[in-house]
Amino acid sequence: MALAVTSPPKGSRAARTRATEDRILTVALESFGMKGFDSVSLDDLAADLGITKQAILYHWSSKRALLDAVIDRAALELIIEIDGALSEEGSGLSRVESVVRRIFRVAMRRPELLGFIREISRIGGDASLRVTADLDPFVSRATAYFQREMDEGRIRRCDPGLLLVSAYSTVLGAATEVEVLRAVGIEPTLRSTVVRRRELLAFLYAAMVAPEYARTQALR
Amino acid sequence: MALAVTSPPKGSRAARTRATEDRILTVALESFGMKGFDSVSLDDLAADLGITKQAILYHWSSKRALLDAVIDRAALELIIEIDGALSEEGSGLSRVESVVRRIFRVAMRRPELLGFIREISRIGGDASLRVTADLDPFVSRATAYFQREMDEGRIRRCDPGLLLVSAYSTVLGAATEVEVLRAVGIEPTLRSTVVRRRELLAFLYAAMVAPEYARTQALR
DNA sequence: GCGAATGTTTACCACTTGGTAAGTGAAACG
DNA sequence: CGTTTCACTTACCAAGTGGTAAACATTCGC
Repeated sequence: MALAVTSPPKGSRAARTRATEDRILTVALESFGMKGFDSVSLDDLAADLGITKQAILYHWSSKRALLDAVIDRAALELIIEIDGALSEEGSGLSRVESVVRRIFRVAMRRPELLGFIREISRIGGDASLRVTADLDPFVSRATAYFQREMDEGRIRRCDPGLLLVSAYSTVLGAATEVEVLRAVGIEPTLRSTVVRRRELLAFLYAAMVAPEYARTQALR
Repeated sequence: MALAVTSPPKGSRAARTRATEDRILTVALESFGMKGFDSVSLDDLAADLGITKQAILYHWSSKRALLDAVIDRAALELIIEIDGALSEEGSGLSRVESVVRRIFRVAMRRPELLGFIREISRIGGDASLRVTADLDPFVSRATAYFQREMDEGRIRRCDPGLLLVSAYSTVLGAATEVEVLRAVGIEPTLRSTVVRRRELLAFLYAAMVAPEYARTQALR
């Protein structure tokens, strides 16, 4: 029971380095996602971590190299958070609903994660290519799922890629655009989030579901 | 006919200062919107303009003051671009369609404008308050419009503010998230944009229109 | 035409930026 | 137990940051 508590921490040296790099990546993801890559200096990061910036540069040779590592980390976490919902059982839009619920959960608990993805999109160039490549398996699964649902008449037939983009930006927007919500007079409280999610699900449901299928369902 | 052509330009002194400030605001809006506020230094701006950074600081006392001016400019331009569509005649969703068309037009021709709004949202604090205040009349008109349409049964009844957010983020996302589009295998060519806009309109139409109203319209 | 207001530049400053080089203390290893 | 490897720090650096002060040129009011 009585394990290490003080500053020289537990575990082998390799384990400790892994832990340090983990801490750096976590704090970097949070800062980059909330404030933007250029707005966060290595000194800022180091100060948050209680180390020196050279310690960061020991693990990654440059700020840019750190960014790449953070990208991989962010993509991994995003996939972990969301991908499971795609594997769940359930027909029709129930899986869409669980994906939306998960994204909302991420937006509430880890806003920096979605903010970071958006930041990377804006940076463009190699960074975008990297996150695109990292998320490719997830995107493939999602479009394949849409395609299948369309073939079986449960989702309105359209370009699955475009549908994914529409759904993505709708959910991401409703989940993250706090300032816009304020602009229309909605304070992002927990209660309003529940309402918002319900409204959004209705919005998505109406937009995606095939009319004929909706009618049969309504008759149940 | 033979008017001024060379460097000491035309117009009164007041007119020339106005023109200079105009140029600065234009370039600043473009740079801030595309690269982010912190990623653009006053020297960068000045270099783009062919002047020195102190010339900028003569017109605005600090970079932050310049940002405020750019915010006002961006809000003004956005309102000019879009607000007219709300005043147009036409019942039901035809006005929504014209708003969407205008936003798409803005997204294609002036991506920096939408990017800037998003950047400001992320900066938060006073900047967000300012853009929120600037856009408030527009938001009021839009929500009032939704409310009216709901009362008359042409739009599915729901919280007009949330509907506006959903529509806003959907359109903004589909119009600007170029990297995401690439991720799902859609190159943002002109042709694909037309397709995308059509798909998005179908998406929005399906999401917003009241089912009963859609049925009556379909019988026409 | 002349002094004053105005717009812009040159010169400069304190501070921050990402990054390098060399040193240090402790764990790992023979 | 010594020495070597590793994780990290202290000490720097050149380039860039937003911002100030003063010199300079142009145009306006008279």
